[in-house]
Amino acid sequence: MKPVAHAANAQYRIQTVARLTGVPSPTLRAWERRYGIPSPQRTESSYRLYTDADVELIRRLKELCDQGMAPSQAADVVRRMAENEPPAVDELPTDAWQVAAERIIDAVKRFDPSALEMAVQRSMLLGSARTIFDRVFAPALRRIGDEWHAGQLSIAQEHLASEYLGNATRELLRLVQPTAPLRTVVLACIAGEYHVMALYGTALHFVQWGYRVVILGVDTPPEALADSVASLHPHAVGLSATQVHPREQFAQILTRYADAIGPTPWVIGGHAANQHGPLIDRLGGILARQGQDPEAVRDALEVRLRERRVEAAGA
Amino acid sequence: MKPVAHAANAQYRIQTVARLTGVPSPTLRAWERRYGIPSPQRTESSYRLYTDADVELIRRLKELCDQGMAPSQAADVVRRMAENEPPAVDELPTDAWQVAAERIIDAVKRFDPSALEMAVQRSMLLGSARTIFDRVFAPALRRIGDEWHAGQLSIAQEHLASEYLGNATRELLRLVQPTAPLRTVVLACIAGEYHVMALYGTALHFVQWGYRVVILGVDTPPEALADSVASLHPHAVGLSATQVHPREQFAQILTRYADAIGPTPWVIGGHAANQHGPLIDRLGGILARQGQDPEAVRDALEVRLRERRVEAAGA
DNA sequence: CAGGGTGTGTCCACACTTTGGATAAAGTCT
DNA sequence: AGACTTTATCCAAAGTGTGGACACACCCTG
Repeated sequence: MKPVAHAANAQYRIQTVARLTGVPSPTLRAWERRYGIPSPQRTESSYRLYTDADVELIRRLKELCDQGMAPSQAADVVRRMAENEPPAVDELPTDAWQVAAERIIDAVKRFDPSALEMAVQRSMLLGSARTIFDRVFAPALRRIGDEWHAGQLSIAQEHLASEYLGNATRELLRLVQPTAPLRTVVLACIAGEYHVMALYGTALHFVQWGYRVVILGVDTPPEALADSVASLHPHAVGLSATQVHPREQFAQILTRYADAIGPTPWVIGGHAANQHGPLIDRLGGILARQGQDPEAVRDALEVRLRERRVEAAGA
Repeated sequence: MKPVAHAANAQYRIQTVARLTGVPSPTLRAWERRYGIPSPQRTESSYRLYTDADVELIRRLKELCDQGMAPSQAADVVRRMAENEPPAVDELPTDAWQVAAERIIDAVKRFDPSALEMAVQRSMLLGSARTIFDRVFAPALRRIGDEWHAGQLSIAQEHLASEYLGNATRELLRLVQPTAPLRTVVLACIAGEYHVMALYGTALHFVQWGYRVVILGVDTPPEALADSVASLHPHAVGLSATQVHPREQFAQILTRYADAIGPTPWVIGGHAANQHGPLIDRLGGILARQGQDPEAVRDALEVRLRERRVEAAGA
C-alpha cells in the first residue's frame, strides 16, 4: 500500500507527511527527537525529506499508539520490527513465496521434521494470512501431492506435510479471525471427506471478506449441517468435496446437502465439485472453480444475499 | 490485516496491561507488592514494563480468582506453574478444571462458537499443557461424546467441539514442544482411523517425558510408518486405534503395523486396542490401557529401550 | 451472636515522568 | 512577500510510583 503509486521514490516534506499519516508535524519532530523514529534524510538546508518507508514506519507507530501502547514502547516495537524484516522491503520478494515453498518441499523430501517446522514458521512472516496460504502452503502441498502420485514421495512424507501445514494454517486462521464480524459462514467437508486443507484456504478468503468462520471440519453429514444452519443462521455455507464419486451417487449426496441447507446461499469447491457444475447450478449452489478468481465467488454470493434480502423485504 | 505484530516482543505499561487483562492498575500494583506476581522490569525512571509473559501470568491469576480462589493462593499456584511443570499441589482448585469443562460443554450445548472459543481460551490458563488436556479437554470431550450417543447433542455440536478443542490442543502441543529433545517418538492413527484427539493427548505425555513428537496424523497406513521409522530412527512409535474391528481383522491389521515398525518399541492405545491386550502383547507392543496411569506406559517403554541398548551393546 | 483478626480491592497525596502541543526567532522555498 | 521549516525552549495535561490508609467481607474464636 504505497501512498503514491506514480512516483516510485517520492519524498515528502513534513506537512505532507502529517496529512498523509494524521500525525501533526510537531509530534513528528518530537518523535524523531525522542525516539529516532523515523530518521528522514535532509536537504542541504536541513529540511526533512520523508520516504515512503518513513511514512510506513510512522503509520505503524500511530497504529500502535492508537491501540493504547505508550509511544516510547511503540517506538521500541517498531524499531525492532524494522530491524527484523529488512528483506520485506518489497524489492526482491517477487519469488520469496516460491523460495519458501521450495524450502518446505525440500524439508519434506529429506523427511526432516525440525527443518519443516522451521521452514513453515519462516513462511509465516511473508505477508497476510491469505497470501501465505495461496502462494506458499497451497503450491507446496500441490507439488507434494503430485510427487507422491508420481511415486517420488512416500505417503509418510505426504502425511507429515499435511500435519505441519495444516497446523500452520489453523494458526493463521486463528490469528486473523475478525473480532467484530459482519456475517457468519459455516464451512464443512462433506461426508466421507477427510481432506481439510482446501476448507481452511476457503476460510481465509471468507475471513478477508469480513465473515466470521465457523468450521465443522471433516466428514460432516447433511444432518449436522441442517442443525448448524438452524442454530447459527449463517449468511452462507461452504462445502468441500475432494473425493470423486460417480455422477449418480454424487447427485444423490449433494441433493441431501442442498435440502439440509435450505434457502441459505451455499458454495462448494474441491476437485469433485469441479466436475459437476450443472448439477450444482440446478441445486442452487455456487461452484468455486479451481483456479478461478475467488472474487467471482464473492460476487455470486453477494448477488444471492441481495436476492434474499429483497425476498425477505417483499414477504 | 496485521502483518506480524506477534513477532515483535512488546512491552506494555501498566494501564495497557490493565486494559489487556481487565485487572485495574491499583490491583496490579497491590498484587505485585503483596505476592510478587508479576515482577515486571522497570524503565530508568522506574516505570513498570510488562512483557507478554507477565500478561500471561496476570491472566492466569485473574482466571483463578474469577473462579473463586483466594488471590494469595492463586498467586501460589501461578508461581509454581511458572517455575516448573509440576503444579501438583492442586488442593483447592480441584473444581477449577471442572468448571472450565462445564463452561465448554455449556457453550457446545448452546451451539455458540464465540462462547466456545472464549471458554477454550480461558481454560488454557489453568495449568500445564498436560493438565489442561487431561483435566479439562479430555473430560469435556468424553461427556460431549456420551451425550451425543445418548441423543442429547447433535452431531454438528460434536463436530464443533472436536474442531475447537482439537485446535486448542494442537496449540498447546506446539507451545510445549521441547527445543532440545532427548528422544524422538512417531505418533499416528492406524488406517481408517480419523479421531485424532487421543493422539494429541498422548503427544502431550511424551513431550513431558522429554520426547520430540513427530505426528503423522490420521489414517496412516503401515507403509508410511515403515518409511518414517527408516528415515527418522525414532526411539519409539505410538499408535491410536479407536474404531473397533472384529478380532481376526484387527489381528491382521496390527500384525502389518508390528512388521512395519520392526524392532522399535511401540505403544498402542485407544478404545479398540483396549480389547486386544493379549494380541498386542504377543506382537511385542505395549498397551496403554484407558484410565491407566500413563507412567506405567513410560516405565514399560523404558524397559524396552534398556533391552534394546543391551542388545546393541552385545551385538 | 459479638468481637477481633485477616485478606483484599480501592483510594489518596505528593513527587516525578512522559508527551503533545505552543511559541519565538531565524532560515528556506516559491 | 508569504508560506513553510528548523531549532530550542517551555508548558500543561495525563500517566506513574510509593507508601499508607480505609472500607468491606470473611473466618475464627469466645
